[in-house]
Order: sequence, then structure tokens, then C-alpha cells
Amino acid sequence: MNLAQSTDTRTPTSPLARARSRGGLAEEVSRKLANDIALGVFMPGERLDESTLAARFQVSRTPVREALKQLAITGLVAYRLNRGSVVAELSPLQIDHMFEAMGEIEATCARHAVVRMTEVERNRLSELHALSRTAIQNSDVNAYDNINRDFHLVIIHGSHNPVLIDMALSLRHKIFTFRRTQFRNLERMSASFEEHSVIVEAMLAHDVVTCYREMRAHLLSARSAAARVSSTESSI
Amino acid sequence: MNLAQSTDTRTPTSPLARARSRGGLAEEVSRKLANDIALGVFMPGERLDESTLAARFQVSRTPVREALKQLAITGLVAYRLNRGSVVAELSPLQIDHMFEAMGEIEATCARHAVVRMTEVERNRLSELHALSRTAIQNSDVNAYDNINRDFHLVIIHGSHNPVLIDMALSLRHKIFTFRRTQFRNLERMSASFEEHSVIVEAMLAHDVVTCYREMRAHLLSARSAAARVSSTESSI
DNA sequence: AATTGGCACGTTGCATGCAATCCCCAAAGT
DNA sequence: ACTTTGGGGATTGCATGCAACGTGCCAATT
Repeated sequence: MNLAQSTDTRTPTSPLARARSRGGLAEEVSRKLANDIALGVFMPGERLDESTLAARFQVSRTPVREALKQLAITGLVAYRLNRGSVVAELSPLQIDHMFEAMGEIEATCARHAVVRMTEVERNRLSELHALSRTAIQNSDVNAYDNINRDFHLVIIHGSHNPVLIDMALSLRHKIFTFRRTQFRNLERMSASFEEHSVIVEAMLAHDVVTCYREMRAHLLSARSAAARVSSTESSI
Repeated sequence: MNLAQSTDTRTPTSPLARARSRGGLAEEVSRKLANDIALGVFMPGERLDESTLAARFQVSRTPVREALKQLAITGLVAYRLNRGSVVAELSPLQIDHMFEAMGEIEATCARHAVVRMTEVERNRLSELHALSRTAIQNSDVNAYDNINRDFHLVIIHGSHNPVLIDMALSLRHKIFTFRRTQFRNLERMSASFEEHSVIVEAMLAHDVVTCYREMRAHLLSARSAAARVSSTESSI
């Protein structure tokens, strides 16, 4: 039925992820609602009426309320006492802050991953990078986008620190629900691939300093790319 | 065991105060429960029965449920579907992961703070450091602990990135609710002070690299200090 | 005409009831 | 004796009812 989020559901063990992975109706509503927000069914600032949502998901108001509170904590919706909840409106500045934080966290993950990744993880990384090369050659933007996501996921998990992993994943999730930054142009895609190459090389060579520096630079360039798009959008 | 019924826990919340508290009952229960956990009223692993808690806080089960779900997301309690919730049990390894993550985040905050702190923030930092020197001279462990907390808070806020600030604060909150790591001995206190000195110096000199490196080292030493205590405790 | 007071409506917040699930323990079978 | 299965008890999960708060409109007064 709903296979919106496919790959990241097999996160091994994380207290937060474990609480989210299995649940009752509240969790289900939470997932569906988050998905609908990501798909643009509900736009930022739009009112989220409890009764309406209850009717939409064929449940009572109680699980809807619990779902809304959960999403309020993660920051997807804004909750005002006695005044209901609306889809969160993130300003370009807030988005930029999230990008900056994600860059720092993922770079930190990368630094730890250099020393902590297992052989299979290392191989998986190389394999993904090779696949992305193929995607580039075929100009397959969609495939590259997916591989790129997995690439980052492997590095994040490679840190082998559940706390950092949780932070990185939730940040990623939040960012990409609000702006589905895909590689719209081949230009950015190629640049991304080159940056990945340096990172993989440093990773395999156990070069901690380079890996950290380059991962940080890589995400900073993604950040400015997103900022460019954002400013373009807001100038309409 | 439930000793909640025997103890008259009618907290000094008058009906009027409860009405004025601008945050619903769920919020209030969440705060009180988190506080009780921090104070050790509920020990890690202890069952958190919804009805019992409802009786304890003089509310119905609904706000208790909402509070429990909130705390489950923050990680203070573990929530298992159809099996209720218990106070989270953090293994020494998990604590260590949290310390490691906090070290990385705060060091990142420090790096940003070097460039972004305002003059008043810088002055506040120097002021706090001077105060901590006095606390050292008086061997006032409690005072130093408070000043130390503010010291780190100023640097965290100095990053001027709400996302990083949020992460750092919630991590700190979580860590210190489970282990109130105070500076039990003067030895660690003096070492902390010396490390702070280097950090303040680098901060005032706008030395980004040194500030980052030293803040990271500072928190790593706090981490290993905590690990020592932990291993001592577990060896009982 | 503008402002303010009040009333009514809609929505959220909380309480409670009922059904579903899980745990524990006991009893029977191998 | 050990394993397995079924039933009883208790607790969670969800639904619904009622009260409280906020909001918008209309009227009355200045």
C-alpha cells in the first residue's frame, strides 16, 4: 500500500528510530501525514484540522492528535495551544541553518566513518560510487539522486554512533520533506560526483583530515546550490 | 512497586496556577515527569504506568499518554507498543555515544561562535571565566558547576545557529538528566578551568582552529572522566 | 463612523468507556 | 522434567462525549 520511504527503514538499532519503526494508528497517521506534507498535499502554513484529518485517515481524533504532537516535536508542524496546528513554514534562513547543521554533522560522521567503517561498508561505498558513475554516463538524474542518497546514508551509518546517526537522519528527513532537492541539472550532478570521488579516495586511504574537509565542502556546495534555488524561487 | 498512591503528591499547584500555566496539562505532566526522572524518583528501567501517573498528577490518562509520547521521542522514556513505557535505560556505551556526539556538536558550535559571537557575548564569556576562577579559589564545587554550565551555554548560543543550538541543548539536557556529572573532585575542576582558559583565549583571539580543537579536547576529557565514573559505578 | 462589548460558533483539550493486545501462570501432553 | 498452549488478569490503544478556550461577527454606544 504505502511504500513511500523504502530504504531507510532497516536502521539497525536506535532508540528513536525503534520507537518510530513500529507503532499503532498514531504512528501510521504520523507517517502518512508526513508523507502528504512532503508530497505537497498540505502546503506550509495550511491549517491541519483534527476532525478533517481523522476523517481523511478513517480514524478517530485521538491518534491524529498524537501524530500531530509527534510531528510538532520533529518540527514538521507548528502547534499552538488551543489554536490547532499548521504545517510548519520554514523561512529560507531556517532552511539554511538546517543545511549548515547537516553539513557539520555529516562531516563529523564521515570523519568517524574513516576509522570505523567495516570492510563491507567500505565495499558498499565503492560500489555505490561506481554505480553513480554509470548513472552520470547515462545522464540518469533520478538514479543518481537515489544513489547519492544511499552514498550519504552509508557514510552516516559508518560513523557507528547511534546518536550522530539519529541526528543526521532526522535532519536529512526534515530537510528533504520541505525541499526535494534533486539534481535538476547535470552540471551540479557532475560536480557532486567529482566531490564524491575525492571523499571515497580519502576514505579508502584512511585519510581522516581530507575526508572531513572534503565532506564538509561537499555539503557546503550543496547548501549554496539549495540557497541559489531558494533565492530564485523567492524572486518570482 | 507503586508507592505513588501512598505518598500524597498533591503538588503545590493550585487550580489557579494550573489554569494560568500556558501550556496544557500534557506539557505540565511532561515537565514534572522529566523532572522526577532527573531527580531519581523514577529509576531507569522502572515501569511508568499510565493510570498510576494519572493518579499521581491528578489528571486523566490522556495528558499522561501525550506526555509519555513526547518524552519517548526525546529519549527519556522507552515506549513499546501495547507494552507501556519505562524510564529509559542507558547503557554505558550509549552514554559514551552521547558524550561523543555532544563533544562534536559543541566543538562545532564553538568554531562558529569564534566568528559569530557579539561583543556582549564575548564579554559575558570572559566574565563567566573570571567568576569560575573565583569559584576555584574558594573550592566551591557547586558554584563552579553552575558557572561551567553557563560557560558552555554561552558558547553554544554563540554559534547563532538555532538548529545546532537545539541539538546541543537537547543532548545536554538528556545527558545531565541521566547522570548529573558534577565536578566531584577539585582535580577535574582545575583541569577544566585550564582547558577553559585556552578556549577563552582562542575565542578572543579569533583563532578558529585552536578553539575548535581545544573545545573538542575539553569535552573528550569530560567524556573520559564520565566513563571512569561509570566504570567505577558498574564495578560495584 | 469607529470602537468596544458580547454572543455564538467552531475547534481544541481533557475525561472516560470499551475493545484489543500482551503477559503471566498454570495445566496438560510428550 | 520440559515444553507448549490456553485462559485470566491487567494494561494499553482507540473512540467518543463534554467542557473550555479562542475567534469572528454583529450590534450598541460614544
